[in-house]
Amino acid sequence: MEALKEHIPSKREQQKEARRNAIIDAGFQEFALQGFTAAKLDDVAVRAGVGKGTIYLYFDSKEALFEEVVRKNMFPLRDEARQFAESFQGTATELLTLHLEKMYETLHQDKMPELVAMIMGETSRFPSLTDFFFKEMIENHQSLLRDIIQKGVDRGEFRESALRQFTQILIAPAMISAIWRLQFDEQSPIDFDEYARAHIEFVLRGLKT
Amino acid sequence: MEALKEHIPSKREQQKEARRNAIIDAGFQEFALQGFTAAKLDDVAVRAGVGKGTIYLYFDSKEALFEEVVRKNMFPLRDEARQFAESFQGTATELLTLHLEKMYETLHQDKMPELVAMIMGETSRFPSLTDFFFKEMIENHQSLLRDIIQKGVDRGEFRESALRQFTQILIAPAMISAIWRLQFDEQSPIDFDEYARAHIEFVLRGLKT
Amino acid sequence: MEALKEHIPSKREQQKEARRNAIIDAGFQEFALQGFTAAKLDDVAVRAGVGKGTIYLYFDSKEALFEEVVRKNMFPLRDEARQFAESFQGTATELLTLHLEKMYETLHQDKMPELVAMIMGETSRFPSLTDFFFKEMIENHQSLLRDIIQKGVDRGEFRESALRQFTQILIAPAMISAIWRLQFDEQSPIDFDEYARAHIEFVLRGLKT
Amino acid sequence: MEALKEHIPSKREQQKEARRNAIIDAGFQEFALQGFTAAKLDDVAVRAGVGKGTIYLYFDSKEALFEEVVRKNMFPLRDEARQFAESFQGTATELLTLHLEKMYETLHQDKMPELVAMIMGETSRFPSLTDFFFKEMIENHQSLLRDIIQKGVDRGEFRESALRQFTQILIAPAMISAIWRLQFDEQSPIDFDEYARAHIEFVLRGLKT
DNA sequence: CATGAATGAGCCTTCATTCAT
DNA sequence: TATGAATGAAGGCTCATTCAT
Repeated sequence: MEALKEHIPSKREQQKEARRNAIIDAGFQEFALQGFTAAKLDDVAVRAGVGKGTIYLYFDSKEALFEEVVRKNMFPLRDEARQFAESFQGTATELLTLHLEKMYETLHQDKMPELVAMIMGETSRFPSLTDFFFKEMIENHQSLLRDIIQKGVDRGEFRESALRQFTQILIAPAMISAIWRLQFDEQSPIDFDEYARAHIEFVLRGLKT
Repeated sequence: MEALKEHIPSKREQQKEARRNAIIDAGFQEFALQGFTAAKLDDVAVRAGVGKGTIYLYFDSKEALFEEVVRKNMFPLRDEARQFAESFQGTATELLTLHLEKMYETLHQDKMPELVAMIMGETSRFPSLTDFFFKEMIENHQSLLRDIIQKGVDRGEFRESALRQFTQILIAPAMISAIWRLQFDEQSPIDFDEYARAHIEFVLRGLKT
Repeated sequence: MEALKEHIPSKREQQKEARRNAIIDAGFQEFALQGFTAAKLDDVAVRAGVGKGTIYLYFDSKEALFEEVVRKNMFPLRDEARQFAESFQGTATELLTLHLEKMYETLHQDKMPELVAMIMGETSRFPSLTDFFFKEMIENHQSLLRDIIQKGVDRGEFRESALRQFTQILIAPAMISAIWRLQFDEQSPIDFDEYARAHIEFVLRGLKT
Repeated sequence: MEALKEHIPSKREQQKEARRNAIIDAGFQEFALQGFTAAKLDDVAVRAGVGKGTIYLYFDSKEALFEEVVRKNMFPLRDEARQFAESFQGTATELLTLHLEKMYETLHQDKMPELVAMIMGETSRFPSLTDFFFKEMIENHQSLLRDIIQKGVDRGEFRESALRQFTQILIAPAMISAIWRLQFDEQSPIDFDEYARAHIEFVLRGLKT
């Protein structure tokens, strides 16, 4: 039934989609490197290998592109989280450990620290982005963490604590590690694996009964 | 004796200092609200109640003003920390608790969340600021925290742990709380006092023997 | 064969070239009228019939435009000289006479006096222009004059003299006549044809055996 | 009789005069170096060792200062000429020779080439200066030269020629030599003494019977 | 659809001029 | 009288956006 509606993309449409993605990727790089205001659409166009006017065939404005860039690049952060939530069968401790490990992995990929900095620094000036970000990312993620904690409490692994309410506390060190990599890695390089281990151990100690 | 060298500021000089501060304050507001690139010196001038050209009597450029703004406003964060470090006589636990409480207090004052976001978002594009920030803020603060932890370990309050190395982990939730207030407080207001208490308890649990 | 590589300018490219020339011409007028520093790109844009930003599609800066303006407008001065150098078959006297006559004609065309004043007044602050000017104009012209004089000496028309070394002496009155037209023609108009005749006769008398 | 009107300057007035001169001298340097528009009154003030506002106690505007600068510095050029005109007793040939030699000496002093370039390049935008320049300098100088030539003709030293009418032709090479020193001396240094000798010989040959 | 030339509003910065001290 | 802090108009330059090709 649904197959009827299924849309087989023509070559033209594949092209369009590819181009759109190229622009978003180029935008990501430029926004991450320069920040929203300082980034130039000229540079985005060059990086994407398209004409400057072409960007406007796909996005209404620089702001619209920015929003798309943030949206698109957030998803890895969100999606990796989901995988464990539903399928994983081990203990809550194992689940939380794996989750945080994956979070570090994602947060330190490629231009992710820049993205995080960008979100922290500029998103507050884009209300619709803040909205989107909150609903799509924060809420999902918070409820995921709460579920894990609840599972741990139910299984007797974790104790009851206010941390279930303030899940920010649990993941903040991971966010900050990305910022650190971006800003201070040259001056004071950190072994982020050890950092992650210390953080996870810290979290577990805080939650365990 | 020293009184001879003492500099009694004339009215003119007091005026100049006052004006300089007015510009820095106005710059703080504008940079916090708009971000570095988007902030307009015109607006800074209006807010400071001076002519546009006057800014250039006190600062070489927009960037120079930005650096001064960040420098100046960082100091409360740094200085409040120092107070406890040297004088306090209680246990390490009490000391750490007080220190974190003060940190929350400072981080949530007035436009502090905006400053934090600004620093996280834009500083990486101002190498000299990053330098300054690292040396003046991060290093000081890290060594302060390490001293407190060491004291706790020495007194048998805290256990040995990798957290002494990665003090970022301990304070990250406080930084993130400022970001949260800035970005999501409308959508999902938090009781930051409870948040702080949960965080501090979490920290102590992570450190305690 | 070469036809294959031949570049047939599209309409677009013709347009661009035309616009570029329009800007250079407008710049010439404005620089000639106001001098480099006092000339406004706004006015250049209006005069050229383009938007202000358009100038920057063709030139990197006001200085770059200035250099192009000077370069471009020098060529008549240089090129008219070349014509006689190679082809002319008459006596050295005739050649020199024609050369100087042509020089007067060129120097008093349209905005040439302004150009001369501009070059004398402002070029010394543009080292790259001075370089260019010297190599392209002065050296060429000096060697041309020296060739003519040598020819005259060889043919027994002219005597040996230090003037072959200091060709500036021979043409200085022509340069000054342009300056005069620009500055004093209102107060004390000169018959520049007679002036030119007097100058040429003077030159020949100075060179002749 | 005139002594009655004689004004004995008080110390105050001497101070004022000295200050005024300091400003004019500083202005000369700056205008010569930068040109009228590019010169900054700030720099003039610093060079003169006075406050910026002080300039306005002595001159109405930047333009007024410029005019004074040009006026004042022209006088050496004018006055040296006068000396010979009236007193000298030798032949017209000697007189003209001495006059031209003195002219070279003056034109190559200190910042004179810059002054000449300034006059040629910028004066045309200052009508009142052009007026003054013409009346004070050109007319005087022309009549002086004409007198010398007339004297030479009367004495049988010189022939009748159109050069008496176009005295510019006679002195142009000296003006151009100043311009050359300013602009091309680095690239192609000239022995200006030889140049002057060649010029003078050339002039005499052009005038002699 | 795609391009990139053209635009002009907007911003940082300079500097002649003013004026309170 | 002298100062230099303050001003704001003005100009060089940028860049998001438009539009003819």
